[in-house]
Amino acid sequence: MGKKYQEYKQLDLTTINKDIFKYWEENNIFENSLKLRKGSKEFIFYEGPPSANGQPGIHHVMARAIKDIFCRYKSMKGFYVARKAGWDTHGLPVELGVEKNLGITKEDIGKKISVDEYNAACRAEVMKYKDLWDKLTKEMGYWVDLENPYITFKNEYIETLWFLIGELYKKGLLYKGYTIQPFSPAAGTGLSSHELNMPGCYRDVKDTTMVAQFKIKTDEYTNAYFLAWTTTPWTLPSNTALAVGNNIDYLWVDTFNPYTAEKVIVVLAKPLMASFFNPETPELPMEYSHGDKVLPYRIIKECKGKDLVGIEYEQLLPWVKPQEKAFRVIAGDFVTTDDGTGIVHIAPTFGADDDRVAKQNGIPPLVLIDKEGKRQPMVDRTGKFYSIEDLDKDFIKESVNVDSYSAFAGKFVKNAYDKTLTEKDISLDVEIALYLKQEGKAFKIEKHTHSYPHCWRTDKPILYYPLDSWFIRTTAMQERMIELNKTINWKPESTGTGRFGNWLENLVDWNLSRSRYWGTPLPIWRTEDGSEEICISSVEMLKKEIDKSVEKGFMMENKYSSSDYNSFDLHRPYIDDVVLVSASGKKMFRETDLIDVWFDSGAMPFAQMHYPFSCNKEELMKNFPADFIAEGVDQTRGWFFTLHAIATLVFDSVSFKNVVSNGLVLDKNGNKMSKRLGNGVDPFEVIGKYGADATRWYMVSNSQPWENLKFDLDGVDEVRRKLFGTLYNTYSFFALYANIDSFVFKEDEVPYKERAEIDRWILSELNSLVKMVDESYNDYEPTKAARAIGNFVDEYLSNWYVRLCRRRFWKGEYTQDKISAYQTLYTCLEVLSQLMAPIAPFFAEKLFLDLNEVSKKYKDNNQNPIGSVHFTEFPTVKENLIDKTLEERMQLAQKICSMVLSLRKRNNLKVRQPLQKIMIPALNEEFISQIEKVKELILSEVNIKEIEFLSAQNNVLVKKAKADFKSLGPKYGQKMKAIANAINAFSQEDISEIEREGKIYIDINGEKVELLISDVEIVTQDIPGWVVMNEGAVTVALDTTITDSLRKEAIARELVNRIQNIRKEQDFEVTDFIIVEIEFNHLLDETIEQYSEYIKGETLTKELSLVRKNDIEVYLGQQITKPISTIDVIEGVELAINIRKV
RNA sequence: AGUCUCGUAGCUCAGUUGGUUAGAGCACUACACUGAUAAUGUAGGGGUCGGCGGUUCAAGUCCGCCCGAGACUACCA
Repeated sequence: MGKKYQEYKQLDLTTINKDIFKYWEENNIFENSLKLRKGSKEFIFYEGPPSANGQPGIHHVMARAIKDIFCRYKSMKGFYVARKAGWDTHGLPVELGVEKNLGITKEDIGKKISVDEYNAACRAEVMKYKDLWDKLTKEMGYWVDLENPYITFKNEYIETLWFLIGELYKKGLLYKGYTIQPFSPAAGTGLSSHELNMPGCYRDVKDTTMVAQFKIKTDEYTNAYFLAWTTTPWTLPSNTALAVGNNIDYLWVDTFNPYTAEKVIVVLAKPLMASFFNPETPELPMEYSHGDKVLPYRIIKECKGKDLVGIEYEQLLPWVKPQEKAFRVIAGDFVTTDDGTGIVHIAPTFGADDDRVAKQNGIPPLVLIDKEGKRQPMVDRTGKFYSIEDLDKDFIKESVNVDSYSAFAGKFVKNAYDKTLTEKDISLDVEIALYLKQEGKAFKIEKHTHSYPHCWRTDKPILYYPLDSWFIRTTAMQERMIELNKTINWKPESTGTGRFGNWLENLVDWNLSRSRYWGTPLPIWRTEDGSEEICISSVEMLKKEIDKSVEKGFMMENKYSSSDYNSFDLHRPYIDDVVLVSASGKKMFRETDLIDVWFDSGAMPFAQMHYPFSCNKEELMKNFPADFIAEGVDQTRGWFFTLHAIATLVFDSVSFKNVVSNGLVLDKNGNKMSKRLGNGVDPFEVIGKYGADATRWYMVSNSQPWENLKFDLDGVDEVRRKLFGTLYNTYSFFALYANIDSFVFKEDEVPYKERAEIDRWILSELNSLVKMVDESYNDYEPTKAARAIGNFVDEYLSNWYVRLCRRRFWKGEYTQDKISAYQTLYTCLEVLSQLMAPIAPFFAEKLFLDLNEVSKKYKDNNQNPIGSVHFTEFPTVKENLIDKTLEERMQLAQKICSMVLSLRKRNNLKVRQPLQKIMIPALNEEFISQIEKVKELILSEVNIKEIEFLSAQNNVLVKKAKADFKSLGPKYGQKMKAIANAINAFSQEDISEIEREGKIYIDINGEKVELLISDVEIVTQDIPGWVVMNEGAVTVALDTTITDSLRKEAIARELVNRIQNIRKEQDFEVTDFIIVEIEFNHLLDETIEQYSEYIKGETLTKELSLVRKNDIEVYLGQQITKPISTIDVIEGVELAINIRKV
């Protein structure tokens, strides 16, 4: 006696999850799955490193499920899929976490806490939740190598980054420049956009704003001005350009300066006229004196913005002379007519847009030269205009108008920065406004409330300020990046062409610098004057340079001399102690910046291998570029970009060939999950309750990965019931009978042609499914695969195949038909376990092992049953088993059954009541032959004796004609509606005519129109005298006559049913034989006589007898007070019955 | 503010190159079925396909504008 299929009391996904997990661990299934494929073609996958200083959430299950699915799939397709885990360990959140834990600020480092301690704290902080992450990874069934992860803070990792920086440096793609960044003068530090997005940073403030007059250099008018609005008048002295919108209309207006009453011509955007001039008073006399309420005006000219571009104007506040080419009108795409004047004041040193547009148009920024000879904006780092004494003497002589500037020099641009001032004191903005008012260059001054960012530390307003930064010249390779991007397969495509593509089109240079502490240090050392510099690209190089420095006496010792990477630390502040010696013998200090953490993760293809120090280019290329990566869509401009940029710049290659960007996981109401709202879902709880398989399946099947998922626990439960519950039931059914019949798949496969129609059908559907699922996985469409599998299990396998085949399994001898049924069902289950293995790895494993342990169909090299479904080859479609006509006729059978059941229901005829026949109008010969092949299935399913086909010529049928719009539309266009109405109104004679002749002529508004049979669709609507139903083109009529014989048969079936119920109630085994005694009743007489054998056969009854009630009450010779059971097979009559095992 | 995605039944989602009765599952109601039974079947209610306009004989589907949700980028005179 061989092994039996395992049978279960009920489905318990959590236990399966745990058992299989244990089985995988104990038998090293993951490692072995890798070993098995070692040497095969590689499928390269990159793991995007998460940061372990936060707890994992349910959305991580989503992202990791996607990754796991395709890695498992490719592994089953025969690829070797290495999966190295990784940890992102640098960055601001880590620093903030440490500071919060230790209750310190950056200033305390080296004072309250030693540098070593701080450094150690960062290392600990960043791995705070590593255990939790590992736990989730394992419990959710994500197969990834957690033993040898790459970790971005390791010296080896940093060394590769230095190498890459070195490569960029050599290619001239690295430079130092400045950008306009948020800067807090009060805190003396730049702020990241992350810090600016902290809650409460943007606050409404009331500032003095003004519209200034910029005098136009033109021979045409002597007193014409551009009007430009600013909310920060302190930036006006730094103005070097004005921006207009190319397609905006501008007006030249003759009017007066409201403060000086001087006659002027002003230029402003047409749509904004009404904010300055009353449109109802265009004809006021041109007279004005200061204080008059209404400003008279005359429009003298109109032009487009592009006509203004290039016009020069005089410097508004000629305190400092800029370089050439300043003070021109330029075009700016950001100019609107929402507010202001439609002409934008440009101060390139204090606005990001300003800086960008100025650079594009060759407009110089307004800069000062300080005492140290450095170029500076007009405002210093404490937030005040440079004092005269802080400036370079030569520069003052050449470029500064000391007389007019000195009244303002040294003043703070915001009162908040000046300890001696309060908000009530006059601000610099007001002073400048008043000054310009006197000069006749202010057109309008008013208070204005707007939202302005504040520093989260000091609560004081920030400035946009030019700060030194190191940049990667990504714009130099922009074209190449765009070109390479077009070769990447994005899922969804729109993310690649849209979000990512646009990002590349509008690429700016990558600002690498971060003024932080915990991160990869920028490996560039410079002399103080910046004239000499060196870029260190390896630890080896660092060592050598330090040796030189020690020799020179700049450093005492070389702490980086050992070859043991654990003996030193490339992080700050240790690395800052390194002073190098320049070619000319000067001291060089490290540029204090750190590298953007995104560079860390974008460099992982190389750094995870410690390229080129621990592997050569050939080895690298075996793992580059990736075939597949997946991450949240929020990484488009994060990881996806940095991977792409570094690969393009350094290796002129894509970094990944296929990328799936998944959407967000929201709560069930569509809100973003957040700690604040407390609507987060704990992944451990979900997996604990429903198991990883249901969770994963739900996530993948519910919506496409790239759409946002509204996570609803009820949905997970539905998946458990509907998919896993149904599949479990199907397996249980199989196991129950296969064990009884000892089916272990030892027989040869029953030849396809000898199998029952329904077996061939389910095999056809199964192979169609294999094809579909394989294509979907291959196309990175897991949702399509999951839905197709779910549909197959529920609709085809469980609710049709098994339902219709039940008796083949429990009835009769172990014949070829029975074996065929077992083999067919077994194959379906086995293939399903393989198809679903990527998505539901635990359940699939369980199902597969339960089957294979018994049948041993899959064996390893030692002839033992193979250890895992994940070791098997993904099923390949057997095209020759796919029979589309068969699939179609089975669909037809299902449709007809459904219609008959509906008719029965409507006429209150139970299925147990056999009926004589159904009639179906035949559409054509093929229709008949299709139904003939599935006739038996239909008849037994709906308990009918025969099918009669009615010929189309049968004139009993009432028919209905409908227009075929698709065929008529293109032919008749506008006449469509009239024709459709005419066809609807066809009489039975009209329909006969077109059926007979193949065409008919109709009259539409006096015009003769020829209709072909192919232009109309004819269906049977009714068959008078019968109960009829039609759906689409199929019509079914039911004969509802119940003859005496049919009634008897019905009673027999009722009896069988009751006996079966009692068997079950009494917990008899399905194989037990019984003896049945039923109380005598003359209504049953004939039925029993006629159907005795049938009843006995169905219920495994040895003896069936009608006896007197008294006799029934004697059981095994003992008098009992009441019969074992009573039944009511005939309406209103209750009979005693006694059933006992033989 | 810009870019992208999404908006179809109470909920989650399908919906082919535009073709005329817009589908499925869940939930709800009623009735059946019962050797798979914590399953299943049948029937029923439930829709201005986010809104407005356009193209077309014909629009859930194509185009424009708007509204709403979300993400990213940026933060402006």
